[in-house]
Amino acid sequence: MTAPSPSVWLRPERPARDRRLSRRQIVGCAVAILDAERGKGLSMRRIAAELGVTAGSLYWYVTTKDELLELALDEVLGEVLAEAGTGPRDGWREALAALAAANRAMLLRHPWVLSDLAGRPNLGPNALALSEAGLAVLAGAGFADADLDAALAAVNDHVLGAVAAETSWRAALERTGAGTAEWAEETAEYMRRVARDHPLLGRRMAAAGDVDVERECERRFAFGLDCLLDGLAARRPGPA
Amino acid sequence: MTAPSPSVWLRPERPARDRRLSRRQIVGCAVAILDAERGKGLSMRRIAAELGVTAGSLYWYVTTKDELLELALDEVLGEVLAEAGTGPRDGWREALAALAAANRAMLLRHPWVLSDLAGRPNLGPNALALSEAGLAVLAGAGFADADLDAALAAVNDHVLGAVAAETSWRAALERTGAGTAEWAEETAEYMRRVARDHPLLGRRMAAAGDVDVERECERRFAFGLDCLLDGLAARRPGPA
DNA sequence: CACCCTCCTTGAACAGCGTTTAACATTCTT
DNA sequence: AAGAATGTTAAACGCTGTTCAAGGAGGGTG
Repeated sequence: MTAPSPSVWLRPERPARDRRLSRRQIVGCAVAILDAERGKGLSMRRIAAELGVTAGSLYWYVTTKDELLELALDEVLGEVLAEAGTGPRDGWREALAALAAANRAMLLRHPWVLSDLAGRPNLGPNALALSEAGLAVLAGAGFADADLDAALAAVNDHVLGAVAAETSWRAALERTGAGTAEWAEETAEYMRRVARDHPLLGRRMAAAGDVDVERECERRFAFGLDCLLDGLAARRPGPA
Repeated sequence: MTAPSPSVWLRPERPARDRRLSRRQIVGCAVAILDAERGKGLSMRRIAAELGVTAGSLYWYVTTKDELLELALDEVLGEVLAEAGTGPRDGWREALAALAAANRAMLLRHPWVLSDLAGRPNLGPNALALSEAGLAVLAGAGFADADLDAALAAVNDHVLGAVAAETSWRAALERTGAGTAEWAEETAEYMRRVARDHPLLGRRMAAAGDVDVERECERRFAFGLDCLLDGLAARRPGPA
């Protein structure tokens, strides 16, 4: 009679017998709900209902909702490597950029991961494989051993932050889009005040109507990534 | 009889009369609780109890808990500019680095902001002032107008991502630290399997005991920031 | 065959959550 | 003094994560 391990990854699913459910099924359902409702509205009862089962039944497969979220997080992290492909690339820059792009695409598909990633351990197998792949690229490029983590972290950070900014922008857009006519006037005045006190922001807001959010976000993402990769390239021990 | 505005920032606090509470007081209490409990455990009833009042009473000052979180977010964002100082710096690099450092310090003081920042509009006065300050630094440095947002976003993204990685690391450390002896063996075996399948990660884990998390996180933060600033500098229209 | 034992599900319950509402007191306005 | 507006309360609604006694269903052993 051993106590259950504090981490999901140490406690594999027991051999089945007569069950109607499985971890994979539950996690898949959770991911689907999180995707559909944009992170809100996930409840054990909801998952159970979707699977034709009672809420308490889920606790046979998963000890806690937090643990289920941990599983869901690693599940979608698995999509990144699958999309980026593990085959060799032309160079370390392209390989790193491909990883970053796949990571960004995954985050945009599953925006709830952003709030989930902060403060959660994130030690699942897919997360580890992803780190290993990034480290391998950098190590193969000849970077100093002490810089490997920092360099990979910098790229990942940029991806994370860029997507966070993008979802935040989109959320703001949706909110301003769904207002009554009466409220539009209040907004306009607030904007005018902002533009008066913050000239640079004001100039941007004035031109904001014309930009395609998707293209602009992609541009910013590429811009930051290029800056970062340039900086990294300058720190790479040259073959000279 | 006008409907309440959909955004907090358009609905200033009404003139007081005989109230026991204030928005400032409520927001301050919320921030204190969030800081103390690391983001979990904030409830309207808890705030109310802390202020010697009933939960329903808070809804006189704030229409929803989400709105309260929005106020709390902008409140702590205000700390960044206060810490960075608005005075002129030696150069754009130093000024930008100072902003980034102040931002990072704030996020480490209030880690709950990370999960809060994703998917929330974030259009409060302090957020706007912070953006304006960053844009002003870059504009003053002579960057192309179209690159201003992207450059500022890249720096902010790095700060956000770096702190997210740091808190995630710390959370993982705390979890592994708080296990029974029996579970330590399971962990060790999991680690061994990981090290076998992921050589680069394995090397790192082997040396992980010696590193000072705080110093290492600072190093990585500075490393990524330097890379980024180098890349930005290369893109700055030179005075030549 | 019958038995037990383990696996898995149920249904009810608990405490807590965000939010609403009718009632009530207090204070300002007329 | 009358009435309107401002704050507060207590109770309630429907929701949440989680626990637990109870029971049904299959496998292994007699």
